[in-house]
Amino acid sequence: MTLQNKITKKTYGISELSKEFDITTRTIRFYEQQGLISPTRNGQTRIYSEKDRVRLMLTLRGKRLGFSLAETKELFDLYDTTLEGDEKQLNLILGILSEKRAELDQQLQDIQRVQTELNLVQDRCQKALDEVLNKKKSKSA
Amino acid sequence: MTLQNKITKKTYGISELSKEFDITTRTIRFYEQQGLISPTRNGQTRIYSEKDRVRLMLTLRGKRLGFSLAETKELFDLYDTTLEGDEKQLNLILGILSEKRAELDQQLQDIQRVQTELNLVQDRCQKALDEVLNKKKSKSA
DNA sequence: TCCAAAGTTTACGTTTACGTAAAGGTGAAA
DNA sequence: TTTCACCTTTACGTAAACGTAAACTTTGGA
Repeated sequence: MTLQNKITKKTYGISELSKEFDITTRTIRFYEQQGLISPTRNGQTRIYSEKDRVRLMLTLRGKRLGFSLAETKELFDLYDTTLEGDEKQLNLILGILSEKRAELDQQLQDIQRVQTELNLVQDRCQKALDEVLNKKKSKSA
Repeated sequence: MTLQNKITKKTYGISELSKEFDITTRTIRFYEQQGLISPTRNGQTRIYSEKDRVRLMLTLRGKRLGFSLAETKELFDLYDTTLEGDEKQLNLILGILSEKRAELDQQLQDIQRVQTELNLVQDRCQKALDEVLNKKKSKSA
């Protein structure tokens, strides 16, 4: 790494990113092919900007939330066109945003419910375990 | 529906469930094939119990949270063996439960971040829209 | 100068979660 | 009795998200 790079590092290599996010280079190239990131080139080698890195991060976050790559790309595209959009475009975007918001609210509910269920299972499991241990104890006593 | 059914309804037909959850019968049969539900039969026709219905609900909830069918089945199986498990089994279950808990916590963080991002996009979008409308206004004035 | 590491493209393979059609059984109503 | 709606099994098809292998170029070191 050059000194210049240490100071004003703005670009990344493909394996660098793959290590940072623990994904394969294949995955990164696939995301590019799907239009999620747009690295420039140095010769034939891909150069990733900070924007690419952020988008990669957002894509992975979206995945954890069950967003498809197409959905994530849609959001990226909408974001990109926000500044140049006309009235119809902008209203469309606002609509989609409220849809996403509703999805997220649903997910929050889901998570809360699953968490309480996990609590029940854990209690049940802990009690069963306690019983087993008690039996052991009384045997050894 | 018979009177008896109205009072102590404990079973469901496949299309009844498919309508309630807005999924196809194919999906329900597929979940059975994957071991997620175990309806009894009346002749060759499937009869679903309340337990089946609940599991179907939980399966769909899991899907919304990005759980694979295999993962959901694993949780079901763990739950079923909780009452008869030995010490190792129970500790295994407790471990997996804490893993799931960690995943859910991660998801909560993800959701919060995406929500704040949606807020930013929405603001940006709203401002752009206001500008468009202001231009219209000044033109018509 | 020559090799190994890392990059590239192309393309076929794989898993998950169903869709979709084909071909047939079943019971109630007309 | 025939028709219709609903049920069944079997089985091939499909979209998404990569995995994996082949074959090739480029480049920084020994």
